Amino acid sequence: MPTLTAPAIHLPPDDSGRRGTRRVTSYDVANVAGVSQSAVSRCFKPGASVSKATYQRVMQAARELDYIPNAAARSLCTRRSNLVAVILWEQAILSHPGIVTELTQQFARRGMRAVLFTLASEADIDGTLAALWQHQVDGAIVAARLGEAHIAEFTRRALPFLLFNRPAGHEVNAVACDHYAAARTLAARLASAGHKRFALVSGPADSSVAQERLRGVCERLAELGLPRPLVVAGNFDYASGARAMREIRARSEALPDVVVCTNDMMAIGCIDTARTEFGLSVPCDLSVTGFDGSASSGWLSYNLTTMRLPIAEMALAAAEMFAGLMAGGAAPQQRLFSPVVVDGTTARLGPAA
Amino acid sequence: MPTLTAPAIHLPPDDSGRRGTRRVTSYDVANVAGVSQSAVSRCFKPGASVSKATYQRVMQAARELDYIPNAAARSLCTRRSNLVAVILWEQAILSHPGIVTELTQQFARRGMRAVLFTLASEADIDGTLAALWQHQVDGAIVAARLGEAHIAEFTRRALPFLLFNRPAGHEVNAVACDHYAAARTLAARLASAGHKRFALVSGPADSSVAQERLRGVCERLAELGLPRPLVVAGNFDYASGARAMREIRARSEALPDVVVCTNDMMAIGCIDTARTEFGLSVPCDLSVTGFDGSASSGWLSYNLTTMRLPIAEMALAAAEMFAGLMAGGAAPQQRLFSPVVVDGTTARLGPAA
DNA sequence: TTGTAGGCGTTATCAC
DNA sequence: GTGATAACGCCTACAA
Repeated sequence: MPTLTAPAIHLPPDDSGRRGTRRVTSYDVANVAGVSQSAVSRCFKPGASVSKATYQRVMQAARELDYIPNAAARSLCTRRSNLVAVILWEQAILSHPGIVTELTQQFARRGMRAVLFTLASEADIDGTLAALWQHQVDGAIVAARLGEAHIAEFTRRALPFLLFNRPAGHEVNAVACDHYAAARTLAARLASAGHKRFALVSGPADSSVAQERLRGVCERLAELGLPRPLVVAGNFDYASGARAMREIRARSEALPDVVVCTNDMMAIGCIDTARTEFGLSVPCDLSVTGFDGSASSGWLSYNLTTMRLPIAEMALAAAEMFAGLMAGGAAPQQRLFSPVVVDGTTARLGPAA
Repeated sequence: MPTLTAPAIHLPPDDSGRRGTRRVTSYDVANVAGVSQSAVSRCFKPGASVSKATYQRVMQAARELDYIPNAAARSLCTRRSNLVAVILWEQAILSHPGIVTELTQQFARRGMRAVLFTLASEADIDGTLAALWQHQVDGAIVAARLGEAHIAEFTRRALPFLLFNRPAGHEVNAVACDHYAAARTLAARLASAGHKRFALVSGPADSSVAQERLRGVCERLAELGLPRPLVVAGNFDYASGARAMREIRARSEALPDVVVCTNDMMAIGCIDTARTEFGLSVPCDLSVTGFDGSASSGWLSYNLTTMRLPIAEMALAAAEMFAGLMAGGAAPQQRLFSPVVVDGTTARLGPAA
């Protein structure tokens, strides 16, 4: 049995001359503990077979030397890094900061870390993915538009991924929200409350979420035989909501009954402008609705009538689904959530028609 | 000169039998290109010396095989992962989502990626740091309270780090904001506009930022000989601002002249409650001020008088400073920014006194 | 400029 | 249960 004073045959006695001080490796621990390097390795692997005595000697030595396993080296052998790429559109972070906090915390709970990629626009994906492949992430959560080619590349690399809050075909994992159905519901309930002339504020052209919301409202209105809505352009931020309100007022001789915005931020911009610049009362003179259920939509000044996305639940579902993907690939599944009607005070809602 | 049909001596001809398909390595590329592995390696290193012919052959082969260098392996040799840990308090993300987007994009521009750690409370740091040491991050940006022991551990591990928007001693790198001075300025300008009786809404007990802001206001008021302000507790969110307003009204027979909140979110909660529940006019019946310059503070409904943090500039500075730390350790430096007075309409400001 | 050989720190395999 | 030994995929002298 090796003694505690056995020479450190594997290692130079001190600094190896590289930049910085030499790191403490499992060999160092092995030498101090008087065991083999593989014994040390096993002690740091959850379900390994080590005798109690060995385990304690190793852990004692590890503590003395302040040894911490090197994740890069481990990743090289195991092909697992415990890193998950999270790809988010910048706008998504700004309107739902909770996505970031919920996802990272859910992952942390499972021993995983999030590497964050933010896109200035949904189109920037290509460069981001290139960076992704190098870092050995175990998978990705993508809240951005992913083309067929991108999806194919993920599967070709056998890299698990799931789409978050984005429409998906049946072949991919996804945690999503049925924006289209929600938009139809909203349109119907607004109509049944007596709103007839609709104005719509669209979102950024490359946002599929905005498009679905828009399409849902338009189609439902058409089915109900209501006049074609006035559609003005927005890009999801406050200022564009304010601009949209001005444009709506300028372009229509009579105000519409309701302005349906494809997100909350724009709805708030609309309301502020209607109230402040035009002296209108919401909802007496004009109804306004949003989409998202962001924190500010609930503030007393607005109490917005909107469709709330269950972000926390979705983040939890995403983390769970991802853990499942890691454990063993089941068939692609989709978990679909429904936005929740928030019956605020900026628009009257009738029963679903 | 080796021919293109040279046998792949380093590699088994096909799948090695491990789980998943074998990855494409630089040896594969070398074989196809008919060069040595090190030649391939050099081609992927920015400033290496490779002949044009070799470079093109290698790149052609890499493209055919769809080869991408393995960051984990590279990290093992170079001791650089191009990963930066970003440690943020959850509250910071919710009130300044821009921190996340700006930091990640600035890093991306420099070829680095952010590994995000979010803390539910500033005290959770210990567990987070333990996770940090394993992943071979090149350094960390910390927007959370860091004790002396933590700082010592960073330096002991020779891991570059910088504090973001947190007070720091002279021995550590930091990008910070002078909340104390800003708070003094705000107090002085409110006083010189005639406000005499102050109420203050504090922040979470473990937030150093909130404490500095509170201290700055209190001390300046004392210096100006004004009566001691009424301090009520808040925790930085909207609801606590609303509660604070109710408490202020309940605890004072006459309303104060101004309610100084230690952040914008609470100021907005105050204003909404004052207007909606108590029918007060801000600023006619009551002035309210915030701190942060968050997006919503500029909305028409509020147009908050506040002190804006130059988050984007600070993020840029942080990324730059971090790049500097990577390049070569200069002496610890601090870059101090000053919050900018936003002369909104929720409180009158006089000249600095 | 190019190739050879050794190392980075760990896990996995297989005898013992 | 334990210890040699071979990967893992790349970088970096060093020699040619």
